[in-house]
Amino acid sequence: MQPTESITTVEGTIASKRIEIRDLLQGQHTGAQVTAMGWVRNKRESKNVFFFTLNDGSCLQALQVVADPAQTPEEVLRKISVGAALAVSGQLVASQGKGQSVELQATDIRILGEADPEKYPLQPKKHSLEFLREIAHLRMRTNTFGAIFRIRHHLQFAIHQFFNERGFFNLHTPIITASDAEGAGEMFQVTTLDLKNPPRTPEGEIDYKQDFFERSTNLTVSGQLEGELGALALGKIYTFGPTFRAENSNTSRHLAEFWMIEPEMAFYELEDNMDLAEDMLKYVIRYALEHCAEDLEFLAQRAEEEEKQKPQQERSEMGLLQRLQFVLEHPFERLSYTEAIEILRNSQHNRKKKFQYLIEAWGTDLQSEHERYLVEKHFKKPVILYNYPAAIKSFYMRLNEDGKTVGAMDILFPGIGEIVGGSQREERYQELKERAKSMGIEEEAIAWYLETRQFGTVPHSGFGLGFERLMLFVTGMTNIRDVIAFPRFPGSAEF
RNA sequence: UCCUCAGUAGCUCAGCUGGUUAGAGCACCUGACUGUUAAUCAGGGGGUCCUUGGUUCGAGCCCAAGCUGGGGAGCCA
Repeated sequence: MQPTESITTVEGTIASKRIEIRDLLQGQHTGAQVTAMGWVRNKRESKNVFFFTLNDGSCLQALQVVADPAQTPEEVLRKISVGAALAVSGQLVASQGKGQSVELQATDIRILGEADPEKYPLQPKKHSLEFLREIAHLRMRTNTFGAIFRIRHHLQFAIHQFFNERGFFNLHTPIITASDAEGAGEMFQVTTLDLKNPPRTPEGEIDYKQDFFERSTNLTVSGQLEGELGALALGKIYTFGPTFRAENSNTSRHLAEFWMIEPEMAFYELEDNMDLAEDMLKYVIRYALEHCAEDLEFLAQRAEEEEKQKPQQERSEMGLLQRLQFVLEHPFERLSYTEAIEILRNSQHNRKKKFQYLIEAWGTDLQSEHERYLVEKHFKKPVILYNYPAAIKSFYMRLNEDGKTVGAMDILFPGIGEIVGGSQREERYQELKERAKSMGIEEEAIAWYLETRQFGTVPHSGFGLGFERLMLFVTGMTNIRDVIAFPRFPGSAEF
């Protein structure tokens, strides 16, 4: 070890400019006097030499710091514990040890923020995801969640880039909405009324005329209807915003607050819609593979170790990176609802009565187990199902010539289920009005929506992509609460 | 909301058929040792056995209700 020049204590100044650890590890700073700042991930101490690793979130890897205990004040040494925030200055040198290319030889260590080792909950060991979920304010400091949230950033950036490259305009649709006509689920109410003593109408109902918007309002469950208005003016738009569902859903695939991407395109028919969705998914997955290689590699290894714990039967055939690559290389299987029903009805699985819900008649909705069978057992790749029975789909989907089906399409992914739901929209005024009426939707409530069909209506299409479900597939995580920083679900809105 | 499994140290778990003072690994503290890297070795501290009620001479273990969490289903993205 080189002789240290000077050790400055907590009160001292930083010797050189701070450089992010991602850049320090690239190599061009080797030999230079530098300062790194970050949080201690691990430490190993002995009489003559003190090692610790520092991570600043800029990348997965941590920087190894070497310090001379004899040259470092006792008070500083004691405070270098896992979780503490430090500023370390010194010379960046080629590492003498194995396991890292460069290391920082500390001449100046400043404690920015202590972390009491008796109380700091993150240890340099594997924690269960369940435990980390309870400390969501700290879990981003782990390798796993650091990787997840760096990937999340790149993935959302890729989505904007995809649409931008194709001439789409990003439209901000409202988060507070009075529209309750979509039937997309229970809604969260937005009000400034005094809940203890709300104003009443003579009939005894709550008088929303006195509320902030002078009507009843909710958080949006979808930006689609407004998105369509944009598409019928700008041609191609997409939204990418928060979406709220007050459903009492307690599953690993649902959130009360999630992020959804909703493109809407004028002059697009159902097949154009499917092409776009498939292109988009492949584009962003390719982008992640190219821009998040280190983090994906880490998550892949992590998943592989998890797999080893499982019985052989339950292990997946492909690793994470293989799965992503596989999706890029193969066209999605496209088939109609009717064809899917035939495949399911004639399957060994159905004949041997292994489905909990046996496939009998045309017209019923597919259960999770059926979608799983098609995607994971029969085709073993992403599947696009289209032309569903009108009775089980929303009012705005375009009625086909057969009068029985609508131009809907769902994209099903292995392990996740429905990742995209979309349709060609009903652009014919009379048909749309009748469909709405038959589904019990009041004309007044969607008058503005109906009006677009009276003035220059055109064929158009769109879909919704659940961003967190895409995250599940790309990161290989299995619980949706682990791919959003601060998940909201029934009974939980902490952090 | 329904079905199902679980809750024991800061974390991950063991705890036999109900029987004396509830254990291990990691983490933490003390010491030793070493260019270490999930460091190693020795010692030490640390418990509302989820909560409440019940059965029993006796409950971490059995029963009931509740709370929290996991997995599955429904709703969907």
